[in-house]
Amino acid sequence: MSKRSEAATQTRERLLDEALTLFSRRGYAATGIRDILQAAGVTQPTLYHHFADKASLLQTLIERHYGETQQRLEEIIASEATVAGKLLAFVTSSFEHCCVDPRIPRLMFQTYFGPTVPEIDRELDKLTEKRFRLVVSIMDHGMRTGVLAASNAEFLALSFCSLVDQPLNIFSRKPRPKRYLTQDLSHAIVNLFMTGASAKPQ
Amino acid sequence: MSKRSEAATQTRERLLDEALTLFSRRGYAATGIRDILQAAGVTQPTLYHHFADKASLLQTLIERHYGETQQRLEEIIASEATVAGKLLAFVTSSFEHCCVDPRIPRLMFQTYFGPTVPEIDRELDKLTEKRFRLVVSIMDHGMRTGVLAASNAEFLALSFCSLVDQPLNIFSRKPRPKRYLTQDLSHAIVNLFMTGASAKPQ
DNA sequence: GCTAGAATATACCGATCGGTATAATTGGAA
DNA sequence: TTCCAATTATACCGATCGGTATATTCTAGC
Repeated sequence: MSKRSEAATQTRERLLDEALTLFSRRGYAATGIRDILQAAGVTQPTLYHHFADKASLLQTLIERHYGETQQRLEEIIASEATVAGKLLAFVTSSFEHCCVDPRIPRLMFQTYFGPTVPEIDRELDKLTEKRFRLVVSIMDHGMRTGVLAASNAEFLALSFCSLVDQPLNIFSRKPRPKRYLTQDLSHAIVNLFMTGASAKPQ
Repeated sequence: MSKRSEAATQTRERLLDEALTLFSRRGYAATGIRDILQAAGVTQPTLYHHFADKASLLQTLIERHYGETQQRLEEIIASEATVAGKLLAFVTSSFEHCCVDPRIPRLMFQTYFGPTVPEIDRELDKLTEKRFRLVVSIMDHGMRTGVLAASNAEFLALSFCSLVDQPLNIFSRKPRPKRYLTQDLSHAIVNLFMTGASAKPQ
């Protein structure tokens, strides 16, 4: 099974790639099947030869990219020893991922915050929750080891995710996210989260 | 000009109110004109007697509610003396506003992060920028008076807005935002922003 | 060489979209 | 009483939507 099905796979991937581009830019609902077909240079029966319907295009994209991101995130964080190191790795990895292909976080935010897409809502919630729990576990660990002041792990995780995701969401929509999502910003976010903004008494 | 135009105003307001409900729940693009008509108990020609088109419904809503919010925010913040007080007022006011009518922030986030609506994009950017500048000015003031450590005012403002807006965005979508957007949370956010999460050396 | 998968071309389906046209009705204001 | 804004009822417009039907072409793999 080569040559023949290799070309088929290419067609399938081209459809997914163009769908990712368009979904992330205009949103799922606002993107017509015919837009994707035209971009991929393919006819309608071909699309429905590879995918059951429009929603399964989105499903495939979400599962694939979210899965990849999550797995890499877990590995990188496990490899860091300190709490600050884990947090920095979380930000850096998220930022780098966005710089490599901004369409992916854009699709995630577009889908999560935009109009509901019933077919994938439950799955998206599950994946988001999983990522959130990862951060909660870091906070838990930090509080147990006395690195973080006693607080609520979920509140800390929500706050940290907010500090990371809001800039991600905003800058991934700009023309060149790399200009904003820098190493400096990563460090500044972790530093602000750990020590706060107020002037320290000396 | 009463009785007669009073009823007309009521019709107009009913249309706006139902549009706010539906736009905030499903998003602008996904809401059909006919959904609004049915909810308001009105026919199509009546809608077009009061509004030029679908987009001007959204325009009216955005301008009205964003204007109100912004003005109240500026007044409240000006009335607070300390930086921490201004920040707390900012959070508290934003949260309360959401508790009174979650549809409004939901519409804002839905419109800002969701699919582009060309007709109002520029206006929305302008209003968002204005709100952001308000926070930047607080940070500037804080750094000049030595309350905040030397840093970048725009970075601090972005971070603080992230800490406020992300929870607002998330919780305004839940059934009863009041349960999450509490006074406690307001204080916790300001406190975290000022002093950070790390354990203090004693 | 035949079969079967991949793709094409073309045409169509019913539904919904935002918006318009037209004519008739209502009732307060001048 | 006359006039006009507000509203209704009804029907329609062209466009687009997601999805299907059908018949045909091409070619790699057995």
